[in-house]
Parts: sequence; structure tokens; C-alpha cells
Amino acid sequence: MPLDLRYPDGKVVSHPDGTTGREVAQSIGPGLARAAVAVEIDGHLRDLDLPISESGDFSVITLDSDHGLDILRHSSAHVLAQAVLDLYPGSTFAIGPPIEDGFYYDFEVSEPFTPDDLDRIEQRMAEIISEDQPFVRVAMSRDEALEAFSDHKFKVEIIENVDPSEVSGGEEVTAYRNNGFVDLCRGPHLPSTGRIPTVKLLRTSGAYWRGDENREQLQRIYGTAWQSNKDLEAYLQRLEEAEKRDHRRLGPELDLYSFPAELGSGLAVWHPKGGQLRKIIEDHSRAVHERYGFDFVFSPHLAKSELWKTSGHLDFYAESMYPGMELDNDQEYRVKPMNCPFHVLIYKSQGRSYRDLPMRLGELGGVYRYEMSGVVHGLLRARGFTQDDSHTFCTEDQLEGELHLHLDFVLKWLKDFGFTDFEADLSTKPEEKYVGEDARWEVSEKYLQQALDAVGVPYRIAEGEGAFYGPKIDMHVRDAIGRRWQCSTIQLDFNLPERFGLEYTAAGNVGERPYMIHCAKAGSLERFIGVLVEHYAGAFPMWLSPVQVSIVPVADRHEEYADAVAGRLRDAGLRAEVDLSSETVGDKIRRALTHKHPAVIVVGDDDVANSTVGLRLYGEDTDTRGVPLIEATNQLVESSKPPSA
RNA sequence: GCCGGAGUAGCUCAGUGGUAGAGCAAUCGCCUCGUAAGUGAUAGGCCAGGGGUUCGACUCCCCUCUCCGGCUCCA
Repeated sequence: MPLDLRYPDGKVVSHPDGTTGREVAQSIGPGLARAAVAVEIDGHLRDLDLPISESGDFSVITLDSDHGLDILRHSSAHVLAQAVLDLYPGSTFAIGPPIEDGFYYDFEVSEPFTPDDLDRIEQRMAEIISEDQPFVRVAMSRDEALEAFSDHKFKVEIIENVDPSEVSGGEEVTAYRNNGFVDLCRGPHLPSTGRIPTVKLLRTSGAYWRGDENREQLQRIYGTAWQSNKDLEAYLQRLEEAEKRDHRRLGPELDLYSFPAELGSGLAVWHPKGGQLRKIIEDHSRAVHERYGFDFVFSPHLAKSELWKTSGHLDFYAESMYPGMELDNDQEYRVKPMNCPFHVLIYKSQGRSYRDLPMRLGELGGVYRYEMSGVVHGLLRARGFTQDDSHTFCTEDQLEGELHLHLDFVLKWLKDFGFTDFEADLSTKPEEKYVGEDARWEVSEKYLQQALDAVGVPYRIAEGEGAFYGPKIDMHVRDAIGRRWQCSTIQLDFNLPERFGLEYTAAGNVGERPYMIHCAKAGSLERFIGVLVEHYAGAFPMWLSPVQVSIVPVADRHEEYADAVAGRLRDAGLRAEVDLSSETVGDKIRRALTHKHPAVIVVGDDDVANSTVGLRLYGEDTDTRGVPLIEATNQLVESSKPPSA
């Protein structure tokens, strides 16, 4: 029976049964056949030289596509493993998948790899690639595979874990062979090693087998592969760009904050300019919270351990908490890792009626979490940080509206900071560890989903990834160079109302349990500011910039006028600085630009005579001379307006 | 917490067992200048901290702290 293959353009073409993908590509065009690395039939990727035996939607995969790059990187990982097993007798290999922008492979070796090892391995890979070894697909039974890989314990474990019921037609597993090297693999692969245009090893690290910290720690090598050197260069440049934006570098450079070693890991101090930035953000946070009907509350940094016992934190969260301190009469106190129990106590401070609800309590609450020493990462993962936290107590009837309001708030907040690309995770009930009745989970998940649908944010369902106390929405943003960051979170909580016995009196004069919504809009202010620094590459929009205008007098005799200009700008509410150093104009401008000040004003003889300024805006190479001071002030005031609350 | 790498002036980095170096920044002069680095001088260091080896340690070894790349975890 002939094969009927439907090409991407919709044309259906018949081929004899058993035609290979390469032959089909050849029949379409020799250029395509040369570029082809695999084919796709009804959504299944297949090796180029495998005979095709079923009809369906057909397309040729080239290195232009994501699938093509995945295959390239997967094959590169094989070559990496081949090189390592060659060079390090006695080593064995675990898994080596393609990942975003590259691939890795995990090995067990007697000595961890060094940077020199990477060079050696890369050289060996280059040899394998230049030998153009064909990748040959080998099908074998499970028993044969167990035999073939008997020297490689991780492969054996993988084969043993293949569910026989999932493998149709007699427990077949596949492997790929090139030269003497065989790796267990579903495929497909490039036709041969010579089809790898460019590959580069990047770094090594430790990695637990199966991601389980109780199991063997393997040595991982990360690499990247592209269809051309140009693409590789572009990728390396992207990495460099990301490095330039690193908030750990830019923060101290712009004098925003620092991490003095004397304080300890994960603890930052905010310098005056960073403090200014933070204050602007906090003020905006308060204004928007009030606009959305939140009341501000305050709570202390410590509380008796008894409180954390009641809240469940000592049962579920103790390993992230700092140890207790014994105070009067052996009373133990704990530093807070979260603000929720305090807000619960505020709710509980008096009897509540349905008329009091919804009750929305907000706080910029400083919390401390004992993070494992290896995970601390600048402001993005600190041990002390401030949450723009809130807890909303409401009835079931109000739940839908409240979730919508919170989601609206979160999106408004993120948009205010220039984020436009959002993706949410909707995390649902965990399989085992959870509290609360199923009915509450169902209704909450439903409302969370409805809220997401209503505002039209793309989301994926993270099955079973909810907190033990309730389902949640985590909002991610994409920054200016496409990286994804988690900021906001909206979480339902069935646990605390239960544990603290929260009630309100319903219309029928009966006690009901309120629902509780935790919400952080920025998440942690520290992390959020870290993300902003990277997003804006330190060049903040004017409303956020700690210094908005740098004023540069051309010569000493213009300093008085420069001061007068600064005074006028400050009167208009702008943050302006005069550069009084005895440097050249060029040098002073350079300083303002390297500090990423949004506007530079230069004043000289003409300006003194005519009440004008020279104006230059960040990001523009040109300047405008002779702008009347009033006009410049108005223009700057206009462009430094903060978003409305 | 685990695996690997690193810590020298405020910053970026040289310095392979024999008294510590550069550029930028800083300070003080000179220059008075119209859009990305004018010029001279000065000052600045318990070479992360502690222990050890050695006649002698920034250099070699051990421990601790901090940072970096990952794993695990997470706002």
C-alpha cells in the first residue's frame, strides 16, 4: 500500500511503502534533502533514514526549527558522552537531554572535571565530529538492553524503570550507535556526527542523580550547539548582555545597595540612592493598595514560638526559619518568615460579621528565611527581605470577585513597571500533603481559573503543585531580554482559618469560616528591585530614577546659575544634582551617562544670558541647546510622572 | 546543604617560597573647557580570617567566612 504524505503546504503526495524520509525530502528538492536532519510524521519525530510505513502529516525537520535544534543538541550530548567515556576509562554516564539553548550530560567519574578537562573533551568531540560517524538506530529487547548496558548502572536503572505495559510490541527499547559508542535513546538523531555545525562546552557542575539529594552526586557538563557560528556568537553575546545587566554588579556600581560580608550571607544594605528607589516603589505600593481597598497594618519581627506552632509553620516550614531565642522565663521566640499569622490575629482581635468582609490587610513586612547557603543569590534570593504582603478575608460568595480584584491589582502593578508579557502558573491540589476539604479546593481552583480566563492571561496548570494549604496563581513576567521571572503570587489558604478557628457571623446569625487570600504583588521588594535593575539594565524610567537630572556647568563661573537651575527643578519636584567637580564638560557628561541618569543639563555662557539650558536625554546621542529653562522643566516634569494609583 | 571554582587598594585585575604592583576611582593643585575619559602630585594593603609546614608564606597544606557556576529548594 502506498504512503500518502500530506506536506505542510497541504499537498498530499504518494510514495512507495518503506520510502525513507531522506528520499521524500530528495523528491521535494535536493537543497531540502541536504538540510534535512529528521522528519516529522503526525507529530512524531523520526530519523531521516528510517523507512516510513504509515501515511500522515509530513514535514522535513531542518536546523532552522526548534525541533531541529533539539535534535542537534541531543546528538551533541551523545558526542559529549562518547568523548568523556573515551577519555576517562571507568566513567559511566546517566542522562543527557537537550535544554533551552543547549544540552547537558551527567557522568559519574572518579575525579570531578576541571576547566582543562573541558578543553580536552571539546577537542575529542571535534575529532568525533570530523570523522562524521553515522548514528545508527538499534532496536533491542529489554533483556538485550540490560545485557548491553550491564556495565552502566544508571542506564540499567532507566531500562528497569521502563514500564513494560507502555512499550507495545514486545518491550522494545532503542539505542543509537556510532562507532563503538552506544547510548540508550529514544531518538531521533542527526544522520551523522558531521552534521553538527558548531558545539561548545560551557561549564561543569554537580548534579544529583534523578534530582534527588539523597542519591549519587554526578558531574554535569553543560554545552551549547547551533546551526552556525553566527548563531553561536549571537548566543554568547546574549549571555554577555545578561551579565552586563546583573543586578549584583549594577547595584553597587550605581550605588544602590551592597552586601557587606560583615552582615552575613543573603543580607543587603540600601544606600541613599537605592533607598530613594525603594521609597518610590514603596510609596507607589501603598498608594495602589489603598486604591484597591486595602488597609495598612504593621506587625513585629518576632513572635512566641507558640504562634508558629498554631500556624503550622513549625510543622511545615521550620527548616526555613531561624532558630528560636529564649527570653523571659524560658519563653521561646522566633523571627518571622511570613506575615500571615499576625494578620490573622488582627482579624481575630474582635468578633467579625459578614458586614466586615471582605477585609483586606496589607503590610510591607520584613521577613527572614534561613535559605540554604548555596542558594543565596543577590537580591533575588536573600535571607532577609520585604514582602508587599496582604491577606484578605472573605466569604465564599465574595471569593470570585476578590480573586478577580487581586489579579487585576497584580497586573496593574506589573504593567506600571514596564512589564507587558505575562504567564501564570495555576497550581492545584497536591496529591498527598494537603489540608482542607476537597470541596473547598475545587471551588477555589475553579475561581482562580475563572479569574485568569476573565483577565485573559495565558496560564498553564501546574498539577499538584499548590501549597499544602491551598491552590495558587504564580505570575511570571518576561523582561526586556526575554528572561522569565516569578514575581507575584495569589494563594488561597484553608489552613490558617482552620487552625486559628477564624469565624464571622453570617446573615443567619451562624458562625462561618472565612476564606483567606495571601497575595504579594511585587513578591519580595528586594527581588522585584533586582529584577527591575536587570530589566531596565540600570537605566530606570524617570519616575523611578534616584537621580533624574544631572546638571553640568561648563566652567566655574556657571556654577551659580547651575545651582539656580537645580533649585528650579527641585521646586518642580524633580531630583536634580549639580556636578561641581573641576573636570571637563565631556568628563562630567560621561559620568552622568555611566550612572544612567535620565537627563543631563549643560549650562554655559549663552544659557546664563538667556535663561536656557542644553538638554540631553539618556539613550539619545544628540543634545538640544538653548532650551528655555521653563520649557525644559515642564518637559522633564511631564516625562517623570509616575503611573497613577 | 551538596559538587566545583574563587577571594590581593573603593572597583577591575597583575604578581609560582625571599620586604606588594598597574589602570580606574579618591584627595590636593594646575586647567575654565559646550556634550562619553584635560593634566600633575599625593594617599591608599594584617594579600578574607584563623591554624600549620618552612630560616622565610600573598604564594604550599588544613579549618572557617564570603562570593561565583550548578544541583536541591524557593519570593
